[in-house]
Amino acid sequence: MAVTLKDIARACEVDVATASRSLNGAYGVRAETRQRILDAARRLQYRPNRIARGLVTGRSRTLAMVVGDIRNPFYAELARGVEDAAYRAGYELVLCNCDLSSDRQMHYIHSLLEKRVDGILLSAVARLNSAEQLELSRSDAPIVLLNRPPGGARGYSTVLADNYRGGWLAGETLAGLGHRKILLLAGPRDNGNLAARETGFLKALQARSGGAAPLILRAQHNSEGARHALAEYLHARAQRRRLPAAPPRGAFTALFAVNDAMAIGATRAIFEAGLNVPLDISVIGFDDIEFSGMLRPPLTTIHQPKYEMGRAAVEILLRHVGKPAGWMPEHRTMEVRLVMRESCRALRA
Amino acid sequence: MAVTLKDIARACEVDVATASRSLNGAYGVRAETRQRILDAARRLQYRPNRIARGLVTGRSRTLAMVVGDIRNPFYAELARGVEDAAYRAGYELVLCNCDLSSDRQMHYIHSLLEKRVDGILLSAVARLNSAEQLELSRSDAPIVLLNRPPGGARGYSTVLADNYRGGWLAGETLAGLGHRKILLLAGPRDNGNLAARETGFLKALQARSGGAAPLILRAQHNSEGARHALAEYLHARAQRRRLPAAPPRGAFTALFAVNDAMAIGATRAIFEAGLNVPLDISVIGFDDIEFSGMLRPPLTTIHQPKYEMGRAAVEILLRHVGKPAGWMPEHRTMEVRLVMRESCRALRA
DNA sequence: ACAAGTCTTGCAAACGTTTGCAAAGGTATA
DNA sequence: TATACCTTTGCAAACGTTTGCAAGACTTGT
Repeated sequence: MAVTLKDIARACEVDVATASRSLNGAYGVRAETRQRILDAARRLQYRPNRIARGLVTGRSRTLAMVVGDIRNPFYAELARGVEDAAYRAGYELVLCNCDLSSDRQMHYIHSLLEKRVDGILLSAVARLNSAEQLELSRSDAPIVLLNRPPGGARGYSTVLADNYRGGWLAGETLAGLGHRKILLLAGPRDNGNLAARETGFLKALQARSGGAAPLILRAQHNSEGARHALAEYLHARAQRRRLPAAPPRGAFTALFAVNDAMAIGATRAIFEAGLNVPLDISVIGFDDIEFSGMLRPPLTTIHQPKYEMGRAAVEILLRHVGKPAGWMPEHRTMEVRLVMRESCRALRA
Repeated sequence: MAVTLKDIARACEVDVATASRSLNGAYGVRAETRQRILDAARRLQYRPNRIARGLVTGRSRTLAMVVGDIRNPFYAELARGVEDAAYRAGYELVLCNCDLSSDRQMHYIHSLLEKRVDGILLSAVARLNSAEQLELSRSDAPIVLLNRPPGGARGYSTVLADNYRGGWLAGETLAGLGHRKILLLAGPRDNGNLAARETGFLKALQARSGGAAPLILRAQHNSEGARHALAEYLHARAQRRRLPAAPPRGAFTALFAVNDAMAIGATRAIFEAGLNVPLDISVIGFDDIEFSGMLRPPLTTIHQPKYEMGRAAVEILLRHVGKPAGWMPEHRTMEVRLVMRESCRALRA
């Protein structure tokens, strides 16, 4: 059995109230008494029961983050930012993987509310239906959407990278290097972030005089999906031209993948087709996950400040904690920047 | 204010006890009454307060995992295994990053004990001093060491990959391919797992007749550390031979890095020195993190069943939950296997 | 119709804290 | 010496559940 306040009160021949006061605020208890109690607490290895405390205070000093898949390095980095910020503020973090399943996401949210966490960071991908949204909105824990476009659920605070600008940057870069025949390796249409990158990219190409509309290839937003889709595309093209052996050089000279995982898969497909990056095809990605720099060739990409995004989300969340539901949603969009590495080359005009 | 049991009891004109019983076990309450209560609960959006429940039951249905750095894909995969297993058993997971800091690790462990989590999975790297060990040992939450050699702390259950065997396998593989001049890219000496891989590897080379002792190079156990150390080594060697321009071909034909991150860093160093993998140097790693297969060339490595290790740890942990401290520590070592990809080639004799 | 049993329900204690309130005790001021 | 004030301490309620116990209602068997 664990040692409780009562035990140490008995040992010191005081009331539990005095013991409690000594261990928390120092106010209103004689220094000598207080010291006696502190000593006893240490001696008996007293460990306050946070559950009991939480019951009376109504606070758990715990934040929760619901995430699609922690194996995704992007989320892992985000989670680190969140964790560090929470830790520094004296909060703990509960991490939940909902595995892209909407059921599981809702299950977790329920649990978290039952546990009375002080706030929730939502960065999973599954969309909420309207019943779920209603349910969320009347929960009293503040919620911040992290890396989720606000489209689905109004009324929440959001932290988001400037996906549109990033896509635009990618387009500018490729066009600036002289590329005209470009492939856009896009993700599923219903992913808001990816879609924003896409439109930014297209806008940039349009803005360039003479920028022809790019080819668009849609794939799952992971390495394997991108690799598969691009391989198939290259293969089909080779066949159409009755060049089964020779690689289909020249159809496009550059490629923008809407995230790094896809860029990596695409790079593989390109090499497997006997082509070279960046000699035959320049590749640019999005995210700047840690591995991008370790690839051969190192991947040129759009950097998202993942860690800082996590931090910012916690700041906003903490500002809402304890406030009555009269919050004003805050929206923060974080700047992105180009990281030029070696997977893109300039085309001589 | 949240709606409580009392509210729904009042609404149905029953006692809170009946309400509680209806919502939990169905036993001992008339079906009609029960239904009335269930309806009211739904209507009022009742959400049981787990804190209160935890206080009386003494269980939180929460497991905790303390991890060095979740950005490390190895830990992320481990965490997924843990999470899934916990979820399936009806538990939640609290993930804590201690960032390789011993202080922070201890801080988290304290918090977790105060929160009365039902069990703790420890897979952080920081060593515990004896005071900390004592403290842990008298806590009443069961603890399982995950991917930590039992050396430091006896008395705990452990789940571990067969590091020795994996090292041995790597040695066998390289020797079997005809390599004789081999470099061992080792990690810090005080890391038990890495050390076991090292000795396994050396034993395998010794066992081979004519297996010369390998060169040993020690580095930090991450990409950058390995890259730096190897680059320096290759450079120094080139200078010694007064071949500043020409790469130092032939000093060794194969290399074993004790984890994949290091193997990746090493591969980079090799290419940067103008050499080729696997033509000039064969590379073999350890872990089989997801990215290994996406590298160019895809990395030959020793596979650890990370996900399953997480699962196994939870199984053991759950078996101890609720048991009086009369546990018998269980030790589970998981099998590793060789994943042959393209970073190793056979030497023609 | 009565005893014995079963089913349903309520009462109240317990879990380990925090905290408002009031009762002491002490000290300074008049 | 009496008054007022401040400091230190204890009492007890509260947080929202679960659960042992007992009382009442109902059923069954004789």
